[in-house]
Amino acid sequence: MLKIYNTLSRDKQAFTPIDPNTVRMYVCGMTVYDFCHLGHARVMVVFDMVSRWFRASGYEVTYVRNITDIDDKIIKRANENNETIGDLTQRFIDAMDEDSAKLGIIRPDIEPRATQYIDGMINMIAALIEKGHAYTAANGDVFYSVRSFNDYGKLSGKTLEDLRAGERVEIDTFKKDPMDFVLWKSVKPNEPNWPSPFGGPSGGAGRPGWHIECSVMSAAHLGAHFDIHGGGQDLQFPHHENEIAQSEAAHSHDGKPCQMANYWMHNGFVRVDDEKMSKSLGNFFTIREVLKKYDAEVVRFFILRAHYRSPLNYSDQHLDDAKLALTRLYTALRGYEIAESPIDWQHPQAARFKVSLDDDFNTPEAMAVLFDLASELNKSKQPATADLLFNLAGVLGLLQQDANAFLQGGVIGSVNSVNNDDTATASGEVGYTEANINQLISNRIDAKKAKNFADADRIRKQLADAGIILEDTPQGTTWRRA
RNA sequence: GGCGCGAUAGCAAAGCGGUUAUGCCGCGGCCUGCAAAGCCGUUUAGGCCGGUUCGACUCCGGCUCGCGCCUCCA
Repeated sequence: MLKIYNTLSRDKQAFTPIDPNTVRMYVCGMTVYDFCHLGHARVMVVFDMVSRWFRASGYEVTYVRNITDIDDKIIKRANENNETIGDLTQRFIDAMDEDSAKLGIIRPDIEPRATQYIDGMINMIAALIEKGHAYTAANGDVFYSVRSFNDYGKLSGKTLEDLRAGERVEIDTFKKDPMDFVLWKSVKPNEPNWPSPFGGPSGGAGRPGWHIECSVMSAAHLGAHFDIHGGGQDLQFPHHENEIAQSEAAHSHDGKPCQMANYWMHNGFVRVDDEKMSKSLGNFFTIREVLKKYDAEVVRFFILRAHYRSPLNYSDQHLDDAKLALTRLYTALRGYEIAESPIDWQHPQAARFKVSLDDDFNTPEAMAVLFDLASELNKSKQPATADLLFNLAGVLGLLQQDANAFLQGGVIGSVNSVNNDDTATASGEVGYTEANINQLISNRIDAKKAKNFADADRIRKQLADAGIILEDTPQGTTWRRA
């Protein structure tokens, strides 16, 4: 029985889909005006893992992750760069696709872009106005009236009174209530705009506010009522709270709200020095920056080694640690002919693995099973154990590289990285091609046969200094990168 | 100020009212020409103060500290 911690109820609940054997899931994705950082990587990896586990558990999954391609920051950045909004957003969508592919993320089934749903947004806003949940202000902006929605605050656990008390922004005189939020922004000079029927000084022309897009795109692909809505913890308020207010009011029947999502999932932040990693704090590392130093699978492993709701502190030391841990798993797998095969969930370790993931996606516990299996494999040398390890790890999108490719692959850059022009020399790892290494190994074997251990050790030292570690086994000498 | 989350060994990170988490590092041993890898063993825990209990890291209360949201944010 799969249990999910539901932000809405603040406890773990047994997962029951609306339609049997089907999971409909919506996750708030990226606003594409810059490269993705590690915080974005976490959302992508976490919900990729979630969708993989649902599929491994036998569910059909429709996974929607949106792309915000119109917003203040995008407009500002495009103006700064003197490029069109379309060019800017496409550039960063491409970059995001590259980054996520390297992280082993299976593309969501649907990746809707906000600008393709303007009509739907206008329709939903019109419905909200008609039902008395929204109004056009004197300046032409359309606002959602929070006091018209009784459940406002149910997700974040805040009351309107609390929120008003903590109000820091100066009160917008056009709003009826300081907490009212914008659904439609009337047109401003040099900004993209679409016609609308909402009236006002500029005749309704304008662009959508941020929150409305998710209400519209989720309904367009998953319906008014779906199973899971996810995203980063920082979206809980106001973004998700506002989505609920919009969707549940817009889809209400006879004055009764229609529940938007049954389960709300929020992943924890990535931190740097115990502070949230964010654009505004400027303490972020982009995915591509990190991938210059670490294999993408190390980053994926690092993310999945923590529980998705826990904070995750980023540092080189932690990535180094993750790399060593992953090395242990690949070392165990080295030398086995492994293939994808169905998992026998009756196997005690597979069962443990399942229990862990069924318990609110407890990946750290599932990882412990992987390490226990590696130990078993090191002792028993049973190919079946290697297969199980490989296939269970595959559920998490891990250990799918060839073991030697991982162990011998560039520590620097991802496995797929072709240019090693400046990065290779950056760490002093010059020169050794595979042929060089094999030649030196061969020379060393000759020296060993001649009992010339001084020469043999010198060669080993020479390679070690270049970050290449030799290992003598009964089957011969192998090597890997430190 | 309001609301919420957390505090586990050198580092990272889970479960659990009593039984080895797990990984890295350290130490001892086996293996090895010596190493590495692996194996065996092992040292380091549960912020502080109370309470409940035969027994608490695990439940309850208080305190201290840290973090997050309340403003764009994954």
